[in-house]
Amino acid sequence: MFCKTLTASDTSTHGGFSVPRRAAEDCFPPLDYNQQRPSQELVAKDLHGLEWRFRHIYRGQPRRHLLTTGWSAFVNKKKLVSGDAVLFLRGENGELRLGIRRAAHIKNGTSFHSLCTQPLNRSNFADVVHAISMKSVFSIYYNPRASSSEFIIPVHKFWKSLDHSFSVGMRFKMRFESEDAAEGRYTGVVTGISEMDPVRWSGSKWRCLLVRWDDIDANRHNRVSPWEIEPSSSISSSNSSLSPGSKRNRVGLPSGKPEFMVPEGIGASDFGESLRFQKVLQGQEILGFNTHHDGANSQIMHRSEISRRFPCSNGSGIAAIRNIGRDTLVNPDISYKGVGFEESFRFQKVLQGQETSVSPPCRRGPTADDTRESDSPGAPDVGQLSGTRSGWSSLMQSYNTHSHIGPSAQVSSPSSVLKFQHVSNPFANVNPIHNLNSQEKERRVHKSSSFHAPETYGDRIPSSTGGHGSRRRHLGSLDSFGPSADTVQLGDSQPLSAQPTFRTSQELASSCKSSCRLFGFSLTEGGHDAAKEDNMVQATSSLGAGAFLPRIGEQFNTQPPAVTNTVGSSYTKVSNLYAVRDIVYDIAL
Amino acid sequence: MFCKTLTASDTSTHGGFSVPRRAAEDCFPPLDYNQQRPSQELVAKDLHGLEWRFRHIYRGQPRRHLLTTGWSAFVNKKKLVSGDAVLFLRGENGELRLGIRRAAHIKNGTSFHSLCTQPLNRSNFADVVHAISMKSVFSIYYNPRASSSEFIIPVHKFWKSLDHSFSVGMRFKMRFESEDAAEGRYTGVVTGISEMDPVRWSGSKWRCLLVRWDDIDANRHNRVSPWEIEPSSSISSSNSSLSPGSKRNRVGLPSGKPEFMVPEGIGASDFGESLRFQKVLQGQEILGFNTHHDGANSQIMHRSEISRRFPCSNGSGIAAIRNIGRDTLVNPDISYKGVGFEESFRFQKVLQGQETSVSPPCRRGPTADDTRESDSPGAPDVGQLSGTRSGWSSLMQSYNTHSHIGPSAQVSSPSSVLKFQHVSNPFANVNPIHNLNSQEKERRVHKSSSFHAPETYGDRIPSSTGGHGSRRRHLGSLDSFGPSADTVQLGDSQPLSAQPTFRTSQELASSCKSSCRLFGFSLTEGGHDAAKEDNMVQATSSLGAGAFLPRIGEQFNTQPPAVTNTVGSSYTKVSNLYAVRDIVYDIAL
DNA sequence: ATGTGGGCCTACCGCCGACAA
DNA sequence: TTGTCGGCGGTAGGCCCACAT
Repeated sequence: MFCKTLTASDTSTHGGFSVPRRAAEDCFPPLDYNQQRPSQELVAKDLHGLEWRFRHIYRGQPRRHLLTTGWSAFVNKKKLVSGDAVLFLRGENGELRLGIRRAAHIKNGTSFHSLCTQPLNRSNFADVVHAISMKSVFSIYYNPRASSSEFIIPVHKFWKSLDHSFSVGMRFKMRFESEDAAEGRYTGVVTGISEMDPVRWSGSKWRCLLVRWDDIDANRHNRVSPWEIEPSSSISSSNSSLSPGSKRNRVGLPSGKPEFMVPEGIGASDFGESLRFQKVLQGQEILGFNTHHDGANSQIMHRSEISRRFPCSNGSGIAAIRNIGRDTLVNPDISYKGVGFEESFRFQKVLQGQETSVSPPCRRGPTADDTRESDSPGAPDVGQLSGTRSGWSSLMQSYNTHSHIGPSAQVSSPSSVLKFQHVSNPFANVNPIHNLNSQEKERRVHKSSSFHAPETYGDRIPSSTGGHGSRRRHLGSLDSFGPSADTVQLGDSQPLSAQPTFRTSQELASSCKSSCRLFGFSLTEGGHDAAKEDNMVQATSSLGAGAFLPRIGEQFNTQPPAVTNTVGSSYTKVSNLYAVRDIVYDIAL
Repeated sequence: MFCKTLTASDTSTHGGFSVPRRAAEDCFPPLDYNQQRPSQELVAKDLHGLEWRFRHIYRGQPRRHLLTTGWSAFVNKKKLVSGDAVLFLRGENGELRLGIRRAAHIKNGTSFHSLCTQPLNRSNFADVVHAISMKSVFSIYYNPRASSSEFIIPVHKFWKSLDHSFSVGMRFKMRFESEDAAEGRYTGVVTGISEMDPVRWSGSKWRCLLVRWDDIDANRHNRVSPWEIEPSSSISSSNSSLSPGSKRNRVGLPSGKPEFMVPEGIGASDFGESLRFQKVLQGQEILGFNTHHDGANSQIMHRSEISRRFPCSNGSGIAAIRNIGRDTLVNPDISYKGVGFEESFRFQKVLQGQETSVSPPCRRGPTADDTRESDSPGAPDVGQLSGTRSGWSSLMQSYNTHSHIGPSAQVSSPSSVLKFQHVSNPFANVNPIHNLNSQEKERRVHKSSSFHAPETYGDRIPSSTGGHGSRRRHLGSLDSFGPSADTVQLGDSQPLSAQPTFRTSQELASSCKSSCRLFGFSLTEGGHDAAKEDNMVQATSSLGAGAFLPRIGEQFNTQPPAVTNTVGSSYTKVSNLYAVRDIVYDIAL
């Protein structure tokens, strides 16, 4: 496989795609170099099973590999821009797969986010309030690539932040991963405690740390959250270790090239190593359900990466909220066909959270009552927590001095859209969102269409199937998922007709462990892709009522249907057919 | 104003838009006919406040009015096809407005519907079940233009159908409105009672009438619902009044030109009469909140029209369902700025339910408790109903012989998306959906991504503010709306940042009565459009964070930004800017 | 009066090698 | 090795009229 960040030429309408030589030789079928201009047609399937066809030609002086015909359509349909990346992967049987990874665009403020995602609107907010008051379950869908929230982070980072406290004058460091894969850090001093954004959310009781960076030219945001930093060993003395003119590039907002997101050191030749490959994927859950046995240590780091580099990206990442009453569980006999699910499951995990896709529902084994029963053992622990860890939790005291705060956003979704779940705890159900007075609530809701949602932390209570790690307040496992089978992502991705899932969580877990796959190709064993293909086709063809099959690159056909020349009623019919196809594409792209 | 159904030439990429002469003279600013080819630039705002610019030229031999430059962009952006219609309206101040009305496309099966609208999926379904079991409020958003449901009909038709019963062998007639505005009718004989669709919903307990049509060549569906037909005076004798080879055109599915939806008799010249104009609007609530004083008689007829002509269009029209617990009501102090709301309100009402738009939330005056209190007087009436009117209610007996069926889908939304509301009745809360066994529920949910939803009838209980008509079970009024302020349409239309509403329902009602407006222009009095404009701009500009203003027809500028020629980081930025604009368009169009 | 089609110009898409970094 | 550019041909968009209904 190979991955290439697209150049301006690649995405320009002027030309095609310049394939790195090594990549073409490794990944594409060999060409007959005896010919004057050897060429072939490549067919690659994307994440959604759609076929993309490209003309692969070896020409020019000096010779180089190019993708010409078909490439432009791909760029347009995927809305790729310079800085995005494409990824090609060849399986053992020669089948090609491809995916895209979009660059982390600097969003134009939060309003942009609210356009990309289903915003957390007033109705959703009411749902959450209702769910909490009713002690019922609700879900938050979060796409870390479409938008980033300051306050949705790997829970282990949050727990870790409780281990130390900050006070004014304290020195701190902020780790980050630089482009040469070495660890770098910024340092600074805490100057105070402040509101997160006095302008946009004036009067908010959410507090952040005001800091001054040692690195003067770093125009980073001067507000950080405690989990973003850690105390430095040296004490106080503001400009002691000041390092003016850091040799590192600034990584703030003005950076045009998203190289921090695409580590330079990882080129095409490095891709064979899966461990390195994982680091390329941005904001995507890599380990997913494998956190089953070691939840705490395997939590993803994506939020920390993003938040360090975009400290002022406060846009809410909440995609949608569905309020599901706990007694709303439908008959547990319901079962989807799970054929080949692990295929697409794996496939989705490889790609980042940028491409919207069907959120595969996961049925849980136990009923919701199990979760409720488990509240009892979990509650004292959580309650004790906020008492003993006196560190930065004082930042929250303005919410409610009697609060037992037990937030733990769980990140463990098989989909590209991460799923958070919250199970209210009747014994420790004092949630920050609870303690906002009504006036505060209104201001938050009406202030902006996008929603600043520090309140969306959920009390995550461990289930009764303990023994996952040393800590009791572990990070959730399969069998404590809650009734996620009832939750379907709203917003961009329309649920397709077939939504495969597993009959039991055990089945899911075992299948995840049994194979390690990438793009549907096994990385550890021989592939058996037939099942997956069937599933894909089934799901897609049902959309068009069998009128067409998903197929791209019409220009390879002898002649596309002449829409313009058809007349009368047939004209409309042709248009409708195209419309249906475009709808399928729009959903899939 | 004028309205024109688009021809193939109008929507072809080859040319522009041919403006009817009378329309151009009446609606567009006058041209200087002394010139060789007089032309001018027209600027028209659409429903969402977006400006569209067209070059209006008077040329050709013979001379005719044309819209050239800018028209193609409009067609593409709006995805207009032949058969759709555009509507231009000029205000007193010369400001132009325009809207579109899409033809009623024959959808390619139900899966198409589920793509267009937010389908009634399993999660939504669970919400409804939950809401009913909790006796709480839920809302159903229904777009009669995007899809049609067999079972969402004007309630007066349902009531009327209870007046007579059908039995096998009975003759019936089905009225319809033919293209020459005369009333026509089909006749037939009842042959039995059947499931609605044994294939797609096998085992469903919902029953329809099996019929045989006298008109042999009419390939209509042989299943009708009781409210679609009425008993004929003549009795039995199957082929007695058979009329072979009806001179009327068949109005079944094969009809390519949707002339039945656009009555031929209504041309541009007829548009001045508002009464006629109303008939042009398809499936749109015309009278809306004015049904306050005469609900029964002013209910819209749209469903009957559609269902008669598309008897086999069983696609669910449910756009989305939001489950709002009745105790979820947020602080009643919340109030949006209602400035100019009646403007857009009226504007939306004029256009049909095709263009998605923000669903303006309507706050109700009384609290939810008022509705609950009114259950008591309403319930006996409803209960008595199903007992005394023994007609076709026997069709429902398979649901629950002890049911008190009191359905009354209320159609009274200010938005283009009709809103149905259901308030469960503790005294008569036996709802069809209630009595499906769980197996049935699952089958329905899994059968198709689109949802056959006869169960979505709501028990509509009259409020305590009686005196609306002679019948106690009237059709709902403003003050029995329920907490609709909490419900925002999901699906296509993203809620914009500003969602104006009225502080009290009385305020809404009075403002609706005080002015009769079309496209924001007053039809009865002098316009005061300033407030509306401000509101529009506010809502839209917040999307782009002030980076741009909604503006179309860039080709009128001296030179559009050369995206292709820009390089480096600026390239990406330009692309992003365009992307933002396109997003705004995509939402608005 | 106006829908449709041909003529024709132009813009841009997209394939090519040249050239340079 | 590969990113960008000029060249250039093909196609489609779009403005014009003629002609037909």
